[in-house]
Amino acid sequence: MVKEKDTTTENKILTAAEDEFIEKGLTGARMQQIADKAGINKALLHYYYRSKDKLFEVIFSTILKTLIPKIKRIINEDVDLYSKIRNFANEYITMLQEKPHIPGFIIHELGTNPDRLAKIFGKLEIDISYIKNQINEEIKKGNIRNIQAEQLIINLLSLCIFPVVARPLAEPILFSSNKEEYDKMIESRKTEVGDFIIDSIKIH
Amino acid sequence: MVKEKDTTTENKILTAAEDEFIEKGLTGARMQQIADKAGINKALLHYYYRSKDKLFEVIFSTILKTLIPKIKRIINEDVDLYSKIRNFANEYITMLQEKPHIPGFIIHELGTNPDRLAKIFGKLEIDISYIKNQINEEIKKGNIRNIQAEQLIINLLSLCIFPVVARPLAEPILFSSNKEEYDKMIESRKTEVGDFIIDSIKIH
DNA sequence: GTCTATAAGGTGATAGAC
DNA sequence: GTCTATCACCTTATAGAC
Repeated sequence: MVKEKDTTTENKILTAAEDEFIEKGLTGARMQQIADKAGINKALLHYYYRSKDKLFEVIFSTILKTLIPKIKRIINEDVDLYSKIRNFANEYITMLQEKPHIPGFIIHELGTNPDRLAKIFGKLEIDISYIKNQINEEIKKGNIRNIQAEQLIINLLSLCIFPVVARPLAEPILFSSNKEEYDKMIESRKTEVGDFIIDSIKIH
Repeated sequence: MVKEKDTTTENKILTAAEDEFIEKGLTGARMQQIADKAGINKALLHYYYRSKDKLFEVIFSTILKTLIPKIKRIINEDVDLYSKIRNFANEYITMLQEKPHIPGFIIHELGTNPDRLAKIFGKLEIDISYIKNQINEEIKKGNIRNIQAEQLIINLLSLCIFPVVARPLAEPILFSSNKEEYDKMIESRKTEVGDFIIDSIKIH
């Protein structure tokens, strides 16, 4: 039994649509362009997915449904807090290197249409209570300084995601548009972010 | 001599256009909607600005040209590094509370059309060498640990901007969509971010 | 400067043959 | 399932009166 390759029409459509939507956003994307990228024509697109909105919903929720579990796996891993922070930074930045436009895409589409999240949020079952407890335990034990768990979590996310999302603006400012320098910075952040956070919260 | 109020037609257009573009992005914005918000009609819009693209360029560059100087003022202020970091976090987050959608807007439009930056980048004269020197001085003096200046700067920007930009996704995850809790978190970050960074870099 | 009316072109969506 | 041809609508843009 051979798995269906990426050459089936449906998969070609999905790949092309993800490309186009991530690149241009919902309103900027063009059905004609998706059809071209998939090597088919518009009519066939509507045969598989009745409307642009339908197709977008499929792409958008698929992206979230593959992204969120990866995050959940890392933050719920059964390791000590420091390792968890280091692992998250390392693994998440690696993910972002492969698909750097995903966070910006999600944020933009959620910003222009917040209802979209509600539709699929229930199914995502995001629960940060485990890592929150872990943080509060370490504070109680006196291993790290007092800090609101949510603040620490958003700090971790910020330091991982923002430099990738804001690259179009940050690269020219920080490195005079030197692409290689910026890539090197992102690469070294896989360990830098963990160091930075732990230096900040550990009791010296 | 009385200054022209915001009620002049041109200003009403600019205000309405900024609103619409920031809310929907270039491709999502509608000239009809801008005309409605300004209390005029489409034809008059084209009388003042020949095309949607022209109007957008005006709005986009105006936003950058008012934003960048504010940032430059803070980072080039003649105060010690710790104060500068604390001031930046405090003042910049305050700015973001008033206009939270600006960074997301810039990032998205720059992402879908990177050339846009080149058009106006020369005029912005962004120069981070002063704060970079300041950072490297403090390292040399042994006041803060060794860290690449660009890493420290992007960390500061990340911690200020990301929680505001990513709010549509972060608020439901961190606070079960409790708006007030999220507002409180942002508010307390005006001092938390400075503390967090300085705790991380100072030699203990 | 400001309006109404309309043009011109693009875009999502459908009909119908194969 | 896949195509060609075409529709219906929406959006930007212009013409021309006031």
